[in-house]
Amino acid sequence: MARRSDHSREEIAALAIASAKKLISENGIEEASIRKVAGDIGHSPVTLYNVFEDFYEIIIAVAEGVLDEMIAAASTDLEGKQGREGLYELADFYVRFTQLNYHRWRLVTEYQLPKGKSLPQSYVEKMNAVLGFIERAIKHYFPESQAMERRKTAVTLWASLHGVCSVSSNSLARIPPRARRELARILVDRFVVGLEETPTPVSIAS
Amino acid sequence: MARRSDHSREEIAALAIASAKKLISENGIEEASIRKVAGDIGHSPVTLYNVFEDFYEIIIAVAEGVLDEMIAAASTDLEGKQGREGLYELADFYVRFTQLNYHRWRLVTEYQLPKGKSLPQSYVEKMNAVLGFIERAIKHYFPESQAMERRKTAVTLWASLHGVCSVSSNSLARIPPRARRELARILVDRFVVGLEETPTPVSIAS
DNA sequence: GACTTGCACTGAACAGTGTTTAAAATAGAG
DNA sequence: CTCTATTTTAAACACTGTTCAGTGCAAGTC
Repeated sequence: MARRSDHSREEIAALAIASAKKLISENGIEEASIRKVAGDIGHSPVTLYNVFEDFYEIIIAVAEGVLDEMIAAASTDLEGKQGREGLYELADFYVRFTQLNYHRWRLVTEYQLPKGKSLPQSYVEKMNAVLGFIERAIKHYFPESQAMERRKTAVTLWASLHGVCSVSSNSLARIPPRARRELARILVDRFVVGLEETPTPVSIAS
Repeated sequence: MARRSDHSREEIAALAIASAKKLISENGIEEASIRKVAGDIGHSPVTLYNVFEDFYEIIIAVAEGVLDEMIAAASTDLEGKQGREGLYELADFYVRFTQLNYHRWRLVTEYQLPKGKSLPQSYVEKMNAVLGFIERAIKHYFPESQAMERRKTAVTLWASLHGVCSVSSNSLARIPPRARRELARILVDRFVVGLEETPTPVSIAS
């Protein structure tokens, strides 16, 4: 039985997040539970409720962790990459990273926010940082005056990449995982030509 | 208490699937359970285990239902639509349909297949029928000899559309639902120009 | 040093989940 | 009317996230 001052609040939080990260990375969110996390770090579940509001807060922390890792990896891998070649590299990077961190990345794209809850500001900022990499990669296709259009195009490209990567092995809409890289390249093929041919978008009024 | 011959096997199956459809449509898969379905149709959960292998089989049936409905709706709405205009209509159709049937469509794209289980053949065929609509819409961009490339492009476009539509309200990667239509059009903007400019893809060797 | 206060921590309980087991009820056959 | 085979069920099992009441420890005060 863990004693009162064996670990501080912060230590317990760090231990719990590390344990949740391990559990989720290895077997997916479905196999993780607050009871398993508690058992793993040698405390009772209730101790975690003294440190976290609920299990969802632990999951958010794990999701933030994988965003941090993506931002760090992208910073070194995609530094200054732009245009056609930059977009191919970006696509490869995204496919590689989401495949390597499959279970945790699913938190980011598929985990459902419990109703009544909202994402912490820090999380939203990290999400925007990820989008920033795509925005920079397509930057030179857009004049500065078209920042909004550029932003929307970055979001579209990101969502499309996500679609290509997420429709994979286990969902009811099966595409073999090995096809992801090829489909991502096809996406960039079409997208990049589209961008090069019409640097100023033809945006259709709806 | 339901009597033995109140309902045949088939009737119970139909009742259960209808109830699950209602529960999921209204509140999402998270709020549906085999116990609620059983209570809803006036039987015990175990009765459902006499008719279905497990709860997953009921969910698959609901997912097949929404695929059926999409195929029926697409057959009337997208009949003969091709090329640029056809793709805009297809995108609008997809956005509209997945928004209207949000909770059930999430089954198709996000529900995780339990390990050891595989999708029934009928399901795979319906999934292919959906892809068929996209393939036909891009048909005239590809010569008959490039059927494989056309197929892959259709899958890519579908996955991208899915990405744009799925990254929405409740997931940890938030895009406001009202943006979906606009992003889908941006996607088609780029994609269509890409297709028109290079009818024979530039496929990059990897 | 003893006493009180307050917090950390706990096992147990609550309301759920999918699923299995064993027993009861029923329908049809002989 | 009895026997058998099947349908149906309540109860149990092993889980889930969360809440509650109670224990034990550490620090603050006298």
